[in-house]
Amino acid sequence: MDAALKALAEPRRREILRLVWTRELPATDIADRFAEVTRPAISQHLAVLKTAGLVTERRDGTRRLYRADRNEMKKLRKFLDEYWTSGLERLRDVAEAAQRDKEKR
Amino acid sequence: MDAALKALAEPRRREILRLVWTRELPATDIADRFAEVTRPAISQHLAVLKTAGLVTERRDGTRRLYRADRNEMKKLRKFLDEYWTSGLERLRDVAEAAQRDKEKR
DNA sequence: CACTTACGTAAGTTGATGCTTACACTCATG
DNA sequence: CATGAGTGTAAGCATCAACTTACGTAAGTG
Repeated sequence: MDAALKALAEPRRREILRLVWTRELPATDIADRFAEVTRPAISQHLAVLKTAGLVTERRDGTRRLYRADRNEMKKLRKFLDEYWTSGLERLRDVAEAAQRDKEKR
Repeated sequence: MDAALKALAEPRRREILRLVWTRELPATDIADRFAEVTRPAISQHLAVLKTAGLVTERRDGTRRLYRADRNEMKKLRKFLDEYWTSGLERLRDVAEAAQRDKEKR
C-alpha cells in the first residue's frame, strides 16, 4: 500500500495509469505520449507501477502490454478510507492520550 | 491535489494525520509520539500537511493546535475516483488512439 | 543468419526531500 | 522586565528519485 501511494505521488505515473485504465497498451505507445521525457524514463515508471501492483504486464512477442489493475486501486481507496479511523491503533492512541492526561494532573 | 498526494506518500505524515483525525493536538504532543525523530522534523511535516490543506492550524497562546481537515481528504478521494475515467482527457486519448490506428494501416 | 523492433537495465547526474543542530520568535507569568 | 515554554525557520548533510545516454537482449523478418 505504501508503494502504491508513493507511485501515485508522481504526476507522470498517474498519467500513465490513466492511459492504460481502459485498454492495454504496449510500452512504446505509452512512451510516445510523453514528448518531454525519453522512453527509458517511461520504462522505469512502468516498473514502479508494476512493483506497486498498479499495473499488470503481459508479453506478446517482442512487445509488453500494460494495463491498469483496477482492483489494486480499489484496495488503495479502501485503505485511505479506513486508515484514519481503524480500530486497533486508534484505540491505542486514545488510551495513550488518557494516560498522558492523567500524568499531567 | 498534487500536494496532498505527495504529502500522503510519506508514512510519517500519514501517521500524524491519523493522530489529529479525531481531535486537536498541540505540536509538542504530536512530536512526543515520535521517538525516532526530533521535534523540528515533525514541525516540518506539519508544515507540509498544512500547505497541502490536509490539516488546519489554530493558535492558542503559545501553542499551535493541529487538526485534520477531513473535507480535504474527501476531495482527494473524489479525485482518485474520477481522475482515471474523467471526461475531457479521456476523450482526447481515445481520439488520439484512433488516429494512431488509422496511420498504421 | 544478419538486421530490426521493442524493450529493459546500468551508470552517472542533478534536484528534491527528510533529517539534525542551532537559533529566533512569541506568549504567558513571576 | 527576565525567564521559560512552545514552536517555527535556517543551514547543512545524506539519501532518494527522476532523468539521460549507452548498452544488452529476446523475438520477429528478409
